[in-house]
Order: sequence, then structure tokens, then C-alpha cells
Amino acid sequence: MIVLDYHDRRPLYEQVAERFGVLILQGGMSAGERMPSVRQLAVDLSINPNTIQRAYMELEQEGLIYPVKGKGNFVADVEKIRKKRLEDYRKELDLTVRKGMNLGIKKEELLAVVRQYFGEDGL
Amino acid sequence: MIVLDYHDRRPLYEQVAERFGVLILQGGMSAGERMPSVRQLAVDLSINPNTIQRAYMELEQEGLIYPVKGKGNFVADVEKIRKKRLEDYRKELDLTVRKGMNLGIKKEELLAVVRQYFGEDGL
DNA sequence: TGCGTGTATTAATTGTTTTAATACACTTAG
DNA sequence: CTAAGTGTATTAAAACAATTAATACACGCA
Repeated sequence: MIVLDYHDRRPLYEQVAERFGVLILQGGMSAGERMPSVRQLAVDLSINPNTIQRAYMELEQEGLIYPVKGKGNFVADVEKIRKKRLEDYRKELDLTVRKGMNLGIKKEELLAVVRQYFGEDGL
Repeated sequence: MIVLDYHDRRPLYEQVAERFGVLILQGGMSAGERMPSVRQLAVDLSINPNTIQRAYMELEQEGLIYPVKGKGNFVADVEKIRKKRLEDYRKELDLTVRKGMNLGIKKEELLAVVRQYFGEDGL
């Protein structure tokens, strides 16, 4: 069971989302497994159900879980998670490169950064 | 003289900074030229001097102006501005590429995005 | 139908941002 | 050296946004 840290300045819903996020990504929960119910977890942690709801919303945004009305929230497939992460990253990358173009950066400089992390091989 | 828009939801200091920022970047003011004094501009716009001060702080952060105690704020050299922008962008670019590496993105995909905006030539 | 589930709306609380009031410190003209 | 103009720092008031809670609604299943 997760534990809240009231010395942590971050909001409660963020702590809850973060703990479960790590748990899921590290394989502590498997795909399809049910999350604790909004109400039950709220009782366990002695906080309001809406705070849990908010945390689950965050996790849903990240593609880590999905809700089923009347049944509960369930852990998503890690493969789908990975795909969503890549999707989001591609948008970010596109923006960054375009921004560089607008700033008048040289193509070679962009390539150099890529090489720096991915090596020279294969050009 | 700039004009404040009280229907604009953005804070006053941001409006002030934005207006002068555009003015400077578009060549409406030349390097070394003096900005309106904090107090004078405050009187003109009928707002508190600290709000102007805050706006000028923003502009200083962006490298657009520099302060001289007892004398005033002055428009920076556009060349220095350009350099600072590039500096900031390089850090951003570095982070983005590293993040891609951590996500396990393929080198070729990064290169493809670069080509998309900068063309195929020169590989 | 009843219990357990997620969802939506509204309000109270808390925290952050924005603006103002005021006092301090530096520069230069005279 | 003093006065008037300049930027700077500190503090507090006011406005705004984020967070949490209270409450009611809607769905699924036994």
C-alpha cells in the first residue's frame, strides 16, 4: 500500500499518481489488473475520493490506466503506454526542430547533437 | 507610447514586457537607446512603478535590455540577443535529443525530422 | 433493487501570482 | 554636497488559481 508524505509540498493527487505510475511502469502491476477503487483508496489514505479521482485522471492522461464505468480502473497494456509516450515525444521533437529552424540554426549543428548521443555510425 | 488592454487576461507586467519586446526585436528601438524610466512609464500608464520594474526584469532575463543603476535601462545589442536565444535553444535541443534516446527512439527517425525541415541536401 | 463502481457539479480551503506601498541606494547636474 | 532623477529591495494587500472536500448523479452487476 502506498503512503502519503505530508511533508512533501506536492499536492496529494500528484503523489498518488506518481506512486502508482512508478509501480505500473516498473511492472509492480500487470496489464488488465484492477486498480484500488476510488472510494476504497480514499478511505485507506483518509482523503477525499475526488483526490483519488484526480490522480487517476492523471494516470489516464499518461495512458497508464483506463476506466470502465461501474467496474473500476484498470492497468493499461505497457505496449500501448510505450506507444503513447513515443507519440507525445514525436510532437515535441517536431516542435523543437521547427523552432531551431526559425532561429536560423544550422542543419549541421542539429545533426551534431544527434551524433553526440547516437554515435557517428550509419551517418 | 504603448497602451494597456484591461480586457486582456494577461498580467500588466507581461503586456508591458511583450510590447517592448516586440518593439525591440523589430528594430523599433536601437541598441543603446534608453528605455522610459520605471517611474515615468508608471505615471504614463497609471500603474505602480513595481509593475514596470517587473516587466523590465522579464526583458532583462530575455537579454533584451540591461539596467544601469542610477541611469536607466538600455536596449541591448541585437547580436547579443540572438546569441542568448541560440544558447537557450541549444540546451533545449540537447534535452530533447537525450530524452528521445531514453525513450529508445531510432537515430534514423531523428534524422528524418531534421531532413523534413532542412532538406535532404548535405545529408 | 441494492451495493459498489466511476463521474460531475459546486463550494470551501489553501496557495500562488500580481500589484501596490514604501523605503533604500546609486548617478549626475548644478 | 545636495537635489532630483534613476534602479532596487522589502513588505503587504488584493486578485487569482489550484487543491481538496461535500454532495449528488449514473452505470454495472449480482
